[in-house]
Amino acid sequence: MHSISEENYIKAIYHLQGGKALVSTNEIAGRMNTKASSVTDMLKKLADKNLAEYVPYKGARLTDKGVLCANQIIRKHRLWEVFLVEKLDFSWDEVHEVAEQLEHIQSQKLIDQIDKHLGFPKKDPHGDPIPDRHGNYEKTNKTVLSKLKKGDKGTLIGLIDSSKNFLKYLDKQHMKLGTHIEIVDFEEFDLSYTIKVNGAELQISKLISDNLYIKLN
Amino acid sequence: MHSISEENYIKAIYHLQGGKALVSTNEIAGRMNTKASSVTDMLKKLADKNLAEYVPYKGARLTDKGVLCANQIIRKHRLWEVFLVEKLDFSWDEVHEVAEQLEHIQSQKLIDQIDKHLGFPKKDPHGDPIPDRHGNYEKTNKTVLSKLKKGDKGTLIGLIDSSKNFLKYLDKQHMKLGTHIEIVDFEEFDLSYTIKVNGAELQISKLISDNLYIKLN
DNA sequence: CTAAATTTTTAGACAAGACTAAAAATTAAT
DNA sequence: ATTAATTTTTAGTCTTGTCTAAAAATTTAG
Repeated sequence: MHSISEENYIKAIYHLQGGKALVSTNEIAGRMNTKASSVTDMLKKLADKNLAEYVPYKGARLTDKGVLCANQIIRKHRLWEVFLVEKLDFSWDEVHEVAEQLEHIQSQKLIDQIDKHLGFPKKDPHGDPIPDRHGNYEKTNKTVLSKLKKGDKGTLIGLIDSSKNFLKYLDKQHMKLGTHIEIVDFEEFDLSYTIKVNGAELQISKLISDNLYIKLN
Repeated sequence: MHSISEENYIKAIYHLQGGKALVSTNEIAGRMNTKASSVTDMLKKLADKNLAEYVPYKGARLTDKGVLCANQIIRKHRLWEVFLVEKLDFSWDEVHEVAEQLEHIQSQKLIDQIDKHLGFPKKDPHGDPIPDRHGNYEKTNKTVLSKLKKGDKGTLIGLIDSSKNFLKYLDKQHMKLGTHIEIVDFEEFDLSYTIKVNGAELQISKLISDNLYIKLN
């Protein structure tokens, strides 16, 4: 249907879109480690295929067709991540690269059977929601830890950054999805937090607190 | 490491090699649904990479390095086939196309964990042996059914042709790997056999008998 | 053993996707 | 409101892998 390269651009635009009306050429190039000129070429192609709207010099946005396509790719990526962790004993910092390859395998039956085999999971190992066949997924109420105040209590349910180093840091602190967290103190000077995790107190920097999603009790 | 295209050529040469000293350009082109000129180009590239020896106008043969590479691809292909059948309820005529894609996923850990997850199977769903990490595999004594004589008894342990239509024919006759077979009669005129399978007698043509591997009791 | 048929290779072209360098458009700044 | 800085696009090139058509080599036949 679509080439691997096209799929990777669709995914990048989807992730960069957020609230914005248009995603710029440079943003896409940055995320994909490619050059702006290559992005321009691809945006024209995606527009031809009605997967994106492209406004020269302004940027691009996925069409409904493009969004659906992105959701299918993300569905595959996240289901494969669950598979790798649950069935093949991968750790959560090892799954991304392999899932980047597996997400491009073309077989509707394959992905639906994987879904079934895993018991139709709703979340991937990093707490991100898994779209169903139709592109729908559960939105959960979540707050970035850096928005919390002293005394707030909640559960770690997701990550913003999912880079290897961040995941390894969390492992080192014995923090994983479902871990209970309590805000013990907040330091105005460097915006760091003291939190209680697994019964012990832990200092976390602003950067860390900006990358943890908490569900308040 | 190697491109998907390179891997597909390596696999094709491996499968065509058999006893022959050299596999011809046209044979490769035929098996891969490509043109002879494309094959020539690729053979030069494989020779540059020391994956094949290429003798212009004569053909090519895999080097030891090429054979090892072929075995790794075949290992991946066959393990994925077992996975699809055992874990995801695919039928044996559905697995090939998907495995053709999955065999190119690059991750040593992935394939070793799949192997472990499946309990280190020795045979794929069509009875073909699965090489281990080092490229070694079990060779079993097998005889093509068309070599058997009246009264011979044995077990179906493998197939030569594994095309969809042949697999569906076998399903229709309730024949699968492990099915016990007895030669009831042989007809000199059209070289057809009468065999006893699952307690019932069945006529099979020469073509069928040429594509079944039997292990004699 | 030469001529015909076949196979293989070469030469040149094309498509996808990426890159560089330069031009054009947009945005920011004085 | 011009100039300066930045972003984006265009134009042209490169690589991988493919193709067609023509040339060269090999094999087969008479």
